[in-house]
Amino acid sequence: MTPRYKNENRMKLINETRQRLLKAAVDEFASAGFEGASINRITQAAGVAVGTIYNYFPSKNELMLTLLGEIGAEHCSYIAEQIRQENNYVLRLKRLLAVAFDYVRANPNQARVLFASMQGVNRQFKTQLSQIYEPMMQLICEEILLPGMQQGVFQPTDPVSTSIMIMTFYLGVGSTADENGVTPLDMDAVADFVLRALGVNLTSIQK
Amino acid sequence: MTPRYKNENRMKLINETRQRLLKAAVDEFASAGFEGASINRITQAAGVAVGTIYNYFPSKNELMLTLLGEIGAEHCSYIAEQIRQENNYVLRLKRLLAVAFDYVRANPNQARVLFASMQGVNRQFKTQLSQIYEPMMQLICEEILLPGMQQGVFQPTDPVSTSIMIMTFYLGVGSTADENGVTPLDMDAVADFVLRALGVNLTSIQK
Amino acid sequence: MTPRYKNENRMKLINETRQRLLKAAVDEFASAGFEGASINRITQAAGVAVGTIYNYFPSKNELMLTLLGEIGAEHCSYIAEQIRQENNYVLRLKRLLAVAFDYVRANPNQARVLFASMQGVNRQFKTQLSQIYEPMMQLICEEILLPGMQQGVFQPTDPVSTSIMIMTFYLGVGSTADENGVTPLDMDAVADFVLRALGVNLTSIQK
Amino acid sequence: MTPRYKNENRMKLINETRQRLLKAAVDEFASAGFEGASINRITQAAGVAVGTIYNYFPSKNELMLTLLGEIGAEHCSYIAEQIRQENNYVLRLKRLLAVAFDYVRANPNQARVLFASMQGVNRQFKTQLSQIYEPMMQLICEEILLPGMQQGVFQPTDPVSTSIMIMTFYLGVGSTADENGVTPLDMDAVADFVLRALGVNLTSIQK
DNA sequence: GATGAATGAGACTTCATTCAT
DNA sequence: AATGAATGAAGTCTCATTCAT
Repeated sequence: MTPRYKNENRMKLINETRQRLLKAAVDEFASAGFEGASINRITQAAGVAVGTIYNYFPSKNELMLTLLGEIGAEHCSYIAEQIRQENNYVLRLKRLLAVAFDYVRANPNQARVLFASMQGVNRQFKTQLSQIYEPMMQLICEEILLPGMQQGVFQPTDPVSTSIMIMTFYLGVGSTADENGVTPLDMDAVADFVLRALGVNLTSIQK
Repeated sequence: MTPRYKNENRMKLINETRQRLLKAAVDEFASAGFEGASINRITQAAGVAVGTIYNYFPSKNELMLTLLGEIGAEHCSYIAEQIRQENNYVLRLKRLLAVAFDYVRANPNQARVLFASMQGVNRQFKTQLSQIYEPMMQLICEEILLPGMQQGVFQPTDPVSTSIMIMTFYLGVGSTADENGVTPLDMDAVADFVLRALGVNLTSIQK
Repeated sequence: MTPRYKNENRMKLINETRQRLLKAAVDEFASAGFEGASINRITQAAGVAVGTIYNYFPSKNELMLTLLGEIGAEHCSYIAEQIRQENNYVLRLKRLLAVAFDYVRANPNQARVLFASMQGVNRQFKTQLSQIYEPMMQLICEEILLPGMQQGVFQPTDPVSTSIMIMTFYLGVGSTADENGVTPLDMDAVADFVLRALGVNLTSIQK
Repeated sequence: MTPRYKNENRMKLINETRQRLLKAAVDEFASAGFEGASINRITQAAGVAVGTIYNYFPSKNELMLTLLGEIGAEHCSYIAEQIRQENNYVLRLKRLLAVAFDYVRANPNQARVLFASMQGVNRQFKTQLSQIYEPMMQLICEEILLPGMQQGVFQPTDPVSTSIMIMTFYLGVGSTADENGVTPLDMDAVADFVLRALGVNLTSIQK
């Protein structure tokens, strides 16, 4: 009686609608902030009726949380993947920063939503993001700083608070980007700044 | 014709009302964000009627801009004053960070409004803040970095982008504070991080 | 061509779904009222898809009318059956009240829907219920009051308006029940009240 | 600075608006029920903008509670006043019923809202009304039934549950009224019914 | 017959702002 | 300058109902 499995085509359409909604939500949140965002505008941009969005997300708040979760996780896993392709810890750190710049340029709206939420006023969103970026913190700590210190390429410091500072810096730099993803900072200058902070002797490595 | 003392008293009352409104606005913006803030709640918290606020600020937007201007300028001049009491450039930088932490602890709501606006989504507020923090950028650049480099205590780098990075870091660290102004970062660790990034030989200075 | 047993099975399932829907509707109407009731919640409680209910009832309004018709008729025929088992007219009346109490206790939600509709604001529902309770009015009038008056156990009064008053009282007492079907009134006190109103000499009958 | 007392004219206008809103709300609740009522329609009927009603009542729910409180109290005090003009307890009871009929005829919408709330589905409204009608219950109990029993004009019964039954009957009869306040019941028949229920020997009093 | 995504009207409520007092 | 009632647009969300599958 009940269709045992959904028609594939139907499933695809539904998923497309969901993606259109998320995309429209990112754009709206990026340009108006969470409180200033309008569900009406989001659905209009996604080309569906107002009510439709509530078939996918139970509330504006949940929409935001879902969105933060999905783009945050995507962001993290992309970074992890990129970094692990590099074995040298100094280069891993440089790549971390490079990827940050790339990401912001490639997805300026996503980045704006992430960064603004991270440094915004809503405690729930901040908590959600801390949890999502937890693996990235661990990555920095355990797959860059700790082994790098053991190898002696980084000066010994408290790895946890150093990770927080790197993350903080990463997000801060990301936040300086304008709506096209362009920042006033030169990537190499940023990398040198951080590497020096970690005690890397820059003259001894080829850039 | 009007007695002077009466005018003075009147002016004082008016100024007090204005301050109460600004204070209430800071609290509201800190807890709800700009878009989420309510003029009704602000006036209620300030103990005046809704209409009264429009005698002082022509709109919610102007209220925010004025507020950012005033607390931003106060913040900057306080920092400048503190820093100039120190002659050693390394200690100037340490004091800059110390003052940042102090400020956030002492004025958590002001700090939240400033940082959230700086990294938020509203272009107008960002522009306003960049202008306001311009003197602080110059301070870092011309009264810390440049003379420090000339003295040889800082490694030579592009002073402008280094100033931006320090500011960015400063704001980022400030943003990690919770509603009581407490951050997960230890101030000394932060100072060491930045000083190393500037090429200061930490072992050669007494902390 | 279609095997009969398959049809039978199908019919049974369909009827079960219908019953589940009606049951869920009673519960929803009882707890939220007609206007506050939600088709979504009803179908969810019944374990079917939203659309399914429209295969059984053309609209929310028709669902209510059908429901009132079915439970009202059931209520009436149950009362009639119980009463006719008694030959003494005084005892018939006592049993009428006893059955009312029993019914409310056994089916608090059905009772709530019936009573709230009867005394509610929707004219269509009131009309529907008057028609449904017409046989009960006739029962009271022709099978209790009139013969009782002829026998001299009830004082002569206008039987029609007395029937209405008894019904009114019956419904009023039912409406005092809480969600568990418990009323603040003692059944014997109620019975005595009504019997005295009908002129029965209570001291002359064994209770 | 603050106007010490409101301009009288202004106060009158504000009160008029409040009364118009309450009147419109009674009419809307009477014709659509609480859940079906529309704030938009109420404000339109009252001739004010939608938002205005929220300057007077914080929510639809509170509007209803206020309304029930005000018209319920008015109803009770009117009844009390009428009844106390009569010294004979039998006549007091007759007047109670007469006043009920009068009230329903004179204020059919108010009565409908009261009765529908009393017997409706919303627990909060029922509780509110029980509290409001508490003085009326006491009136019946202590100023009619108890002294009447002491005088021997009423048969001795439990005065509390008898009061509840009289109230129940009162409300039930009121609920039979149509939108013009006309009921199918004759007032004298109703009075006789209740008086007999209280053991009054009707043949001995001049009606 | 069963499904549930889509619809868009309409629900309540909040909002910044105005203006007569 | 201070008041706060009035405004009506716009907010989020729920709703009964439809219909392609």
